[in-house]
Amino acid sequence: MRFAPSPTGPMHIGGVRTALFNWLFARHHGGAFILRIEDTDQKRYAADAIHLITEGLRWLGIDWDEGPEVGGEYGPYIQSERIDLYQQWADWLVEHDLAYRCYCTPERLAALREEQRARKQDPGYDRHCRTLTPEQRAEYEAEGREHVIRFKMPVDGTTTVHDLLRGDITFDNHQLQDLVLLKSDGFPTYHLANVVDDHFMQISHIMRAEEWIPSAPVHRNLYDAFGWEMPQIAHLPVILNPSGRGKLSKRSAGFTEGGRKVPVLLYEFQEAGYVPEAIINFLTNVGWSFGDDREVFTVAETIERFDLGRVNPAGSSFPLEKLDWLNGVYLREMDPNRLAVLLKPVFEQAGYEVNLEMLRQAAPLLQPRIKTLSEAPAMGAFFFVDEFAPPPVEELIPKKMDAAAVLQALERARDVLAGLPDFTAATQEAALRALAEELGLSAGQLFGALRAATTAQRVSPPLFESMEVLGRAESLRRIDLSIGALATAG
RNA sequence: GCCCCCAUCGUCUAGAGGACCAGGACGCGGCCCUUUCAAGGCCAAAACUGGGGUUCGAAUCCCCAUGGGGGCACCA
Repeated sequence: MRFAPSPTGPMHIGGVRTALFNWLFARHHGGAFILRIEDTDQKRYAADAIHLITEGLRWLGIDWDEGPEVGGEYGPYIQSERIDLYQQWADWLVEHDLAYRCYCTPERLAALREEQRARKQDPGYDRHCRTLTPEQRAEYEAEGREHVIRFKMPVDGTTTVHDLLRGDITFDNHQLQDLVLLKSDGFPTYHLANVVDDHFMQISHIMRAEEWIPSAPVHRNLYDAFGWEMPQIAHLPVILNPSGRGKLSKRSAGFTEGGRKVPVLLYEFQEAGYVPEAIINFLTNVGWSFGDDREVFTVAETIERFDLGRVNPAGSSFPLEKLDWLNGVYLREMDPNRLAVLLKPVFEQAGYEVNLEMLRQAAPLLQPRIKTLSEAPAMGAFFFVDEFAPPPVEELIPKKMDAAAVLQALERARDVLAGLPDFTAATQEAALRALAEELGLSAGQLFGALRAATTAQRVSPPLFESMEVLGRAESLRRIDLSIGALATAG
């Protein structure tokens, strides 16, 4: 079995989902997963796009059996390297009177569309060149006019396409177009290239986005014209905007009502601090369901269970809050050492100099407190500031306390901590609880003041564990700095 | 405008005629735990778009309406 996703351009998350479903289907059935680059639009060609695609898929753990960088016996897998093949088969269709050369200029076509719109007619090519006489054709040729090759769609009857998710879909042929197969620059359109390639690459199944449904009957007729068997096909539902309407597109990148940026491109998910496992799990939960009331499952489990029967044909919007939750689940389950490695560049990018050893120790503290990697600096920056500055004095003073009381409490705490036999969280806690009682303070008051004094943050991981990671010397140094700030202000 | 697809809690979904006064998850609200924030535990609110059929029986099948989505390029 062979499968062909056809990504092109930068990796859109919808494209990722299509690739993922194809890959899962192939892996489940033990078939081959083929990556083919459909770069037949020279205007939109981006030099680094192929690399972005392969790197993106690799990052997610989606591997391919045939395609760029890995080869395969039906290559090349980049369409711009297969131009001769498309031209050859386009000519074959013309020779067999199944397609024709069209000499209409873009200007005429634009004018035609304009006129149709003005008259509220259905837009579409009027098949002007389909019925050219040999003389007219010869005349145009003599003029050296550029031409395209258009498919001769049957003008009456119906065409039925069998969709694996939706069953038979029937179209009236008279409202289908004579689509362009070969452009005037000699490049094929998607319609020609995908049919030719799927045939010669022996593709058995296609899963593509729903927006292809309207051209499916033309593809069906193209296969018939060539006399080739059409692969089984399933059209995947589109992904809609999280809050707004319409399908998710690059243009939907903006802000949700929560004021958050909506990630659309794969690298935006990476930058937002989502990990591959979470993205994969998330994507499989949109449009497909595991069953058994389970939301969290491994890729291996998904492969084992993946089937078209559980694909929901309805479009769905992007439940980003669920991705946040899922990402948090994966972060919490992750080996803390791996988390530390993932977090290192995040802290560095935020401008901190990271001591990996300390980060390893801090990772378990950060773990249950972040949903995305990018949230880590807000919670754990205090571990890595090289010039610690105490917070504004008002933040050092907990509720129902005044500066003098806080000053005294910090000084006492400092002495207690300095005299401890060891600096473990448990030892600290026992001693400081006793101190709080002695001073007539609640645990919240004393610990709150110490938290502010040592982290300069309003919220942080638990105080004692944090100080333990920080180390006694650094903790005492910070408390002293805060005492100094308090004394100066007072 | 025309064609096509789709339709269960706010959202993602389970449900393939009786097991459904509709199950799970996220989010939201409440409670517990608690040194802040999380995490965790418990509880709650929350849906079959409407109308016709078919059937002894419909969330499940059919039709219509409505709503949403997609398409109508020398882009994929």
